Amino acid sequence: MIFETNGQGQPERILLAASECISTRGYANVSMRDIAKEAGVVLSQLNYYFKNKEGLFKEVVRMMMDKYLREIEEALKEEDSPKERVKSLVKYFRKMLHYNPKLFRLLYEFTGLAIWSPVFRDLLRNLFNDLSDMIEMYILKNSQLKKLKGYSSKSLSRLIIGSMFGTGIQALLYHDEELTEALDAIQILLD
Amino acid sequence: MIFETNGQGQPERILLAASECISTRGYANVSMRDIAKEAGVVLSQLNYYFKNKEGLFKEVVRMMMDKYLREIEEALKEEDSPKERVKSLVKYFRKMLHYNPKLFRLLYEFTGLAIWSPVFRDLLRNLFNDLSDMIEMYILKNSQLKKLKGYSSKSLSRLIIGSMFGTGIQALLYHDEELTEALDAIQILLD
DNA sequence: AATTAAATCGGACGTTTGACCTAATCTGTG
DNA sequence: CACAGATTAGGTCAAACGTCCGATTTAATT
Repeated sequence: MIFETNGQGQPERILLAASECISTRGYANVSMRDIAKEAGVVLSQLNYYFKNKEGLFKEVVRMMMDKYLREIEEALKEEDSPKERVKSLVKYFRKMLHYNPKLFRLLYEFTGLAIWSPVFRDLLRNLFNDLSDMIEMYILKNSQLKKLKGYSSKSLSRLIIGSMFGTGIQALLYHDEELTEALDAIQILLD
Repeated sequence: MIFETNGQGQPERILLAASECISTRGYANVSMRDIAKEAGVVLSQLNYYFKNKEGLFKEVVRMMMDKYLREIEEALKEEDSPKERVKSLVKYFRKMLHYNPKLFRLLYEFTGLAIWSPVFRDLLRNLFNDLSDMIEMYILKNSQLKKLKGYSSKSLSRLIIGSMFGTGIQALLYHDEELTEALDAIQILLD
């Protein structure tokens, strides 16, 4: 299960089913009917609760964002020094790719969607913004130098996010999470 | 235009139109009819030359791979030292994102496709393998140390590719190629 | 018991899709 | 000219899609 299930109301079951479907078969290959069947619910219930397809998936994106932001902040504030925090971040990401790759697949699918749909673009921008701010705050802020080796903390945070995203998709492509050990090298940035 | 047009045969026009459509409207939002119209060709011609949708897009992927590999190798062998070559690679990538973002969008779309389709997965794996080999060969091979700072050249090449891919998608999402200046920081890896 | 609102259901609607297919026309080469 | 390959025109087909609607059931309120 990608998300922990607190409530067992009908809307929650549908949201769970939707994220499950997308993350295992891909957004393009999933229909409203598939989701309804997965949720054990009749098709029209999806429109009843979420109006339309876009409305449904907007909610799924929000769930995904919450989970990412919560877990990553948790990983970051577990340590004290910038270097340890990067290590913790990388460790979280690698674990996630290993134990819950569906969560990353969800991110990739919706990011792809965001390229073409203004609605999802706004949502995904918020996610990346929040992640960037978090990395700046926890890793790069109280660093002795405002600029590390001549690069702004904004640039460095974007590079760290990009590294995780880019190695993540490679790991997915090869079904080989070992590949993400490449991420350990990102610590060099803080040497 | 994404690709330079040498021949003006019917198959080439179709391939061009296909890549144009996908890179401007997204794979999910493009039909065979759209491509035919864009190419100024009748629908049945698409099946005549490429059998089916998958066959057509396989060829588009091959075109894309060729272009990436050719251009990147060109950028790499323009310089001599590892550090200069990384700089050249980053410079190429940023230019591409600025002047030909469609090419990157193509890469993103097909990578997303590759997650779910074995056919495209094989193709994309080859692309990433070739890129990785190229970076190892031109940047990390003749480096004085077999392992740089304890990391294998395989890991480092995957990290470099991942950084480019991951910052590229962010730049796309924000319509802001300035964001890719973050990539300059990747040179720190070779300090 | 009567009334109202929410929830659930089954089915239909109109559209689009990829894949075929046939017949007619064009084009260049032998 | 004749012929074969290329191209166009148009249509058909079954399947899948998102959306919508009327009817029915369930729950809550009066």
